[in-house]
Amino acid sequence: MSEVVHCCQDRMVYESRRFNLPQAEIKCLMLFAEIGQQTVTQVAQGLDVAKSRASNILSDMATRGLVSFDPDPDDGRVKLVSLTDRGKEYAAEIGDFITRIHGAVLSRLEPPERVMVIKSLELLKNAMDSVKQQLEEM
Amino acid sequence: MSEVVHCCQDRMVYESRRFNLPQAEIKCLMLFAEIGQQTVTQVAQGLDVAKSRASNILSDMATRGLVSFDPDPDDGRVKLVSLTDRGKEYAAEIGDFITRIHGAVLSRLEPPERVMVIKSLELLKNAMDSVKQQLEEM
DNA sequence: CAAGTTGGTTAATGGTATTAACTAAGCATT
DNA sequence: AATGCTTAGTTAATACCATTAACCAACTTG
Repeated sequence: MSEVVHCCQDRMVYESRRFNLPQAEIKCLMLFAEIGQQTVTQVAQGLDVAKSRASNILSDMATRGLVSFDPDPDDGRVKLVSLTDRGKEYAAEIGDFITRIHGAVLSRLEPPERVMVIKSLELLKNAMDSVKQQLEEM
Repeated sequence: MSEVVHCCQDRMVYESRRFNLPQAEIKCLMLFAEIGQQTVTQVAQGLDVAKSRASNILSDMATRGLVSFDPDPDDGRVKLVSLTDRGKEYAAEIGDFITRIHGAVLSRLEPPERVMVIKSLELLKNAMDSVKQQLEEM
């Protein structure tokens, strides 16, 4: 179990080296691929980090030319963040890479095993969530 | 999938808060519970970190009174590290906690599901290892 | 004994992440 | 319109995780 987790973390490290970007920025690119234009606060929620952390990540990404900031016409406080063309390219490349990896893993399983594995992960996730909730109540 | 991984990381964070110890020291305590007296280099290998990192973790743990260093009578360079009584207590407590959590997760699955989940994790691990190896060769 | 190897420490660096303090903008309410 | 609260975002301080490089001391081997 813990080995499976460790392996997923390794994949992040590998990605990070391969694309020469910090892991946090990679996650952030994937978030944009899913959600598109967002505010800083939304990014913080999406990445599940403090607003200040999101702010730092995004400003680093802006330095790299991956995202750009636009003022919200309806609210002078908020900054709308979106991927630049360069950011979109990166996001597409990384998304591709992840898809390929997932495909490679699944292709190493017989079709009936695939179904079983996916179902198991679902079950496991629910069980873990349930335990987690119980823990939080104590 | 990534949610399962995230949940396991959350467990580490939770443990860390609960026992008021950095995650690295918790992992280290669990390593000692498994292996007993070790050298600094062995700890580094066991935790899969650089020797320097292990050295730092262990000296922090020594400050907390969790481990003690003894010279190796056969080799003046090596330091044999072992848990103090305090360290053993902590290790036992944490080990208990982990066992309880795992038990709680498994108890939320029907017995046949349990077998399936465990088998799936095994399959998944092998598939991931295989992909990883292929990746490293490129 | 000189040369190379191994065990361990220290320092420099960089990534991850949080909390606290702060600014500026928006929204109420009097 | 002035006061006061809330929200969006930034900055600074702090802490943890981890690596590489440089180094010393001790062992091994030719």
